[in-house]
Amino acid sequence: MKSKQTARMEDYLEAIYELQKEEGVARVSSIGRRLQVTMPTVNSAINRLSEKKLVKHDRYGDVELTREGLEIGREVSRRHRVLTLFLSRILGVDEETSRRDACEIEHSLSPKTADRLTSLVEFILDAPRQPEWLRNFDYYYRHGKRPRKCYERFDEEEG
Amino acid sequence: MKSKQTARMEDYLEAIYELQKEEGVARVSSIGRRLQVTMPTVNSAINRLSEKKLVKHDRYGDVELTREGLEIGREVSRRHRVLTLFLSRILGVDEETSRRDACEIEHSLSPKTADRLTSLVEFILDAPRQPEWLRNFDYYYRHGKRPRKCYERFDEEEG
DNA sequence: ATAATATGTTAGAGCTATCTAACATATAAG
DNA sequence: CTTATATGTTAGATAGCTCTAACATATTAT
Repeated sequence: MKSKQTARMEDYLEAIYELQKEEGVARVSSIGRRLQVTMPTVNSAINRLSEKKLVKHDRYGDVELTREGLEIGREVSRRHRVLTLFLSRILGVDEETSRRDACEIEHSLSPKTADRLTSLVEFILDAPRQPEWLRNFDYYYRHGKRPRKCYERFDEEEG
Repeated sequence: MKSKQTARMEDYLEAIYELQKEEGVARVSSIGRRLQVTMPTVNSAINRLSEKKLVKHDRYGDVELTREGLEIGREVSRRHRVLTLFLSRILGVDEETSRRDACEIEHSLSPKTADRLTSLVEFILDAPRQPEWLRNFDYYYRHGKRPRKCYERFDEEEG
């Protein structure tokens, strides 16, 4: 299934998914806190999600994910994690920025792109040694030019 | 200035900016065609942008960017280009996907991230030789494991 | 010059997502 | 057990972005 949701609905599903993992249950209040919206806003979101059978919610009770809602929430959460890693560890942006940007971008990644990005992040971060080019990129970003050895080894490698 | 707009308003500014460059002028019809919306929709967008002094538009006339509108449109267009390059040339996703994803993601990139990404794309694509790791990543993506030489050279480089 | 076509505008509707104010229920503290 | 506080819900408003239908103006072709 995993029918397409609006970016915002994905945010709610992700928040609920993560709250369930972290705190056991997701409540209207905790969802609101996490997403920085008021409780009535959460309520109307929950109602829309209920209609689509993505969550279950009884008056004054916990918010629970259906099978389909859980799949979406987990997926979004996964994309989020990969993106954060990419932004902070590879691109090298600061914590705060990568956290904020990841929240936004996660909704725009097609499955294909998410898949490739996951692979890239694994490839780089699980490498048996820290890749040299990553250090070189950092140098390039800071100095606006490549370190000398990028040129030195030209012939050796490409010849 | 470059005050913050909604993602959708950014789309309109970008479209107008690019139409001006490509076709000399931006018309309600050409904007609609590019963004795949009807003319009344373009109209209401233009009105909102006018109120914010980002475009100028007389009845039945061309749509023009103000100084501030132009700055935003150019910026978004730039982010778009860099993203497309990153997705297609580095991540290696197909044309169609990178075009579509770039359209979405461009609105979510903070200036900091866009800046870093631009630098990364330059660093990689303008390199004096095609970086070996990029070929290795492609191998990794297709085969699920690193090519042998990633390990072979372990001691040489890191020791 | 007039008719046909393309382009542009207005009016009105619908949905998402948000808010505040007012009210209702649960939970904790005394 | 009653009161105070925290949590949750309903109602009603606003704003963005989109549409269709109806109407208006420009442009093109005959």
